[in-house]
Amino acid sequence: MKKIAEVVINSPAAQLGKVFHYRVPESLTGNIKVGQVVSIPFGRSNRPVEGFVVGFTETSEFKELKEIGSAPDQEDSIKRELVDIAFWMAEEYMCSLSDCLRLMLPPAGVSRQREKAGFVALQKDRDEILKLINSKRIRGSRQIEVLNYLISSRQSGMTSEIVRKTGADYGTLRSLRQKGLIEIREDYIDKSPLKDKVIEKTYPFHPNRMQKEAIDKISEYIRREKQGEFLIHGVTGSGKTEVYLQLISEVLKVGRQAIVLVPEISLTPQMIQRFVGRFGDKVAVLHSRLSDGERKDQWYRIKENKVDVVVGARSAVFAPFSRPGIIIIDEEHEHTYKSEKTPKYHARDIARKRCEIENCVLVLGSATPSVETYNSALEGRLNLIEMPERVNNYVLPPVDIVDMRKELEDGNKSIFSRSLYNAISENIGNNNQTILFLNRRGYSSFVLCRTCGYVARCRNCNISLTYHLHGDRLVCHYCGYSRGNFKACPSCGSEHIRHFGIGTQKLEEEVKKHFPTATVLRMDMDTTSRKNSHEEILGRFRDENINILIGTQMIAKGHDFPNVTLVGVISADLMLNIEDFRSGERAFQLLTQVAGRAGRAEKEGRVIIQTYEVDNFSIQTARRQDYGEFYRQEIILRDELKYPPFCDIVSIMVTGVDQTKVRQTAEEISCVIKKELQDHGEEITVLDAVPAPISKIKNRYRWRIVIKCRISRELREKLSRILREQSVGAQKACNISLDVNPLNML
DNA sequence: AGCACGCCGACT
DNA sequence: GTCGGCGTGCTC
Repeated sequence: MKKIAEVVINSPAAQLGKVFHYRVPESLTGNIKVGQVVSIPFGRSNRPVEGFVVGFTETSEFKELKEIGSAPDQEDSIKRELVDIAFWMAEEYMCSLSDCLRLMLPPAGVSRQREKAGFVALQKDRDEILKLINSKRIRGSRQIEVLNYLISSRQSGMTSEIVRKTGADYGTLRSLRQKGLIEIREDYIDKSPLKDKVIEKTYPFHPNRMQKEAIDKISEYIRREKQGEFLIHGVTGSGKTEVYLQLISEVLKVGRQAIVLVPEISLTPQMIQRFVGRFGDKVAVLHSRLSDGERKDQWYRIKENKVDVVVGARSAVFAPFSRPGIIIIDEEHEHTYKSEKTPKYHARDIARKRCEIENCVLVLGSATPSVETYNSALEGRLNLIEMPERVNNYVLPPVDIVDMRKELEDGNKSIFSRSLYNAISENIGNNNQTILFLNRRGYSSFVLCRTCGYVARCRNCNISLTYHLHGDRLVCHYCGYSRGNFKACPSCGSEHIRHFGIGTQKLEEEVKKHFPTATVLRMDMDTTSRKNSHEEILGRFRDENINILIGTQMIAKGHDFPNVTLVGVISADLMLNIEDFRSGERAFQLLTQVAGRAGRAEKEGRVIIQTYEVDNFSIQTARRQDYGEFYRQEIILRDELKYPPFCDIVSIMVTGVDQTKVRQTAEEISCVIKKELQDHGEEITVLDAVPAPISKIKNRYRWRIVIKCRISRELREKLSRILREQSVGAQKACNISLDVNPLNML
């Protein structure tokens, strides 16, 4: 019998991120398994800390082993497969096991929301209870208090009142439930976006040929409980969601569960409704607006198999289902699937690994798959299913590209080209709706003194300030710093101040100036900061038949507006000129998505894209909605420049308040890596440490080392070791973080 | 992270 | 002489 447990301490501290050995006490043998949360005495003072059991061993090089204190709650354990994933993640992303394991548990330190809404009822009659208490079979004083309270109060009560009046906590109630003395009914208070909405039950549609083929092909794997990976490349409106729904039904038939990942912004009532309409209260929704308590509730609902389907954002990939049968990732190409915090995991990678470990089916869906995923599919590493037709044969709207250089040559200095201007006028006249897309919020992008060249910059970040009409202020979009606007240059006193670049606020002003009779709404981060305001704006746009909706990329997704017949992209150039090798891909995806907003119903739509780079292939291929051609051109570039999928990129970011220390640390890391990797077999390029494109954010300087390589286990081990050693040296002065294949190069 | 140990200055 | 400053290093 293995008497020694390998324990990882639940702490973000880097120095504690290793395995500790503890003896398993007699009292707990057989009760402790991998994934169990335990309390262990730690340090000289033996203060109790929380840890995770990650394995067992019979021998240890440590002589004086301490004993595990207690295993407080079986319910909080992490299932073995997820522990395995944590191990894999720690290696893959070169981070601590503790950080990975924490992702598998609900937020710590909060009580379950439903305690407040729960209802407790005695399960035994009064005499039996009194007998148990008198015979000292029940000894906990809190437990006795609760039982007495229940006896005196009609045998039942709300958990909240019991907790208040007896000082018991949920743990007390749980032990009583375990002894079969009480029942806890969870009358859950639903704060979901669907609250108070009557959800109509929906039934499977008869799939069209494309849908049927996809369903049949994937169902084969589901029925035979065979592992498989699929990419559904389906144009907008090809009916992917119905395919997902029918696949989930198949999964439920074999007694397994389903995880559906969607980008946070797509977790709209309409989206959720489609799942709840089909699967009723067997669906749990995990969205970012949940409080920690609500999140915890949902976690237990999943863990206790009270639901079969989870629809959620990135972290839902860790949903503690006992037997997931399918993981679906909709809009597979979206950047929100990559975590911004350490561990900087990509939900797609986790899903892939989880499907491998738990033997289930992975389905990725997108109209514009990421270059990496499409490449995998073409090379046969996952099954490609093409769905090139729209369900109801709506034609894709024609897309016109307007050359803004030509407009200027012809004397049009307005932000609207002549053709966009005319199209908007016409649309207003016909009482049809227009969406204008501009991927920059605020009023202007920077403020410049034309006499001395002074540009207003943030004092905390190395970034120019954006003018906002609201409050007449200059605002930093990275840290929120703002200062009053100025009429005279703070540097030279000149009054020749000019605002360059346009943002959505300026666009709104221009629209109102040129189309004074039109009704206008604006949607961007500044108008949607309030809870639900996102939905409110879209609802008003639809219901009040507002003429024009102005917005940033958040308007690009998902919504069907049957009356929208014109989409205008004010400036495609903003997307193209970002210092990132993925900017072309991102531009193609956004333009394709935005274009998909026009002509979603019987009415014919039209899209106008304004740009100074008419010949850019991202724009040209987006115009034809030609993913294949976009991919063919992009993949050549990636190959030539050795970017993913032809190599991996490891970015090491050093940040800190002291510019010199940041620089020195970064340079030293770069130097050590170069030295240690020079005799490493495969081709590796270690670039010199340089300031990141945004070289300072929130007063922290940012230096970066980029490594281009084919990442291997051996390389990971070397890098983790170097990083660990350097982190100890740099300690408080700098923070060092590592990102494998970052999506954001800023 | 926490906590003890340790090696130096200002106090009853 | 001692109280306490926080630098350093360890925790199975």
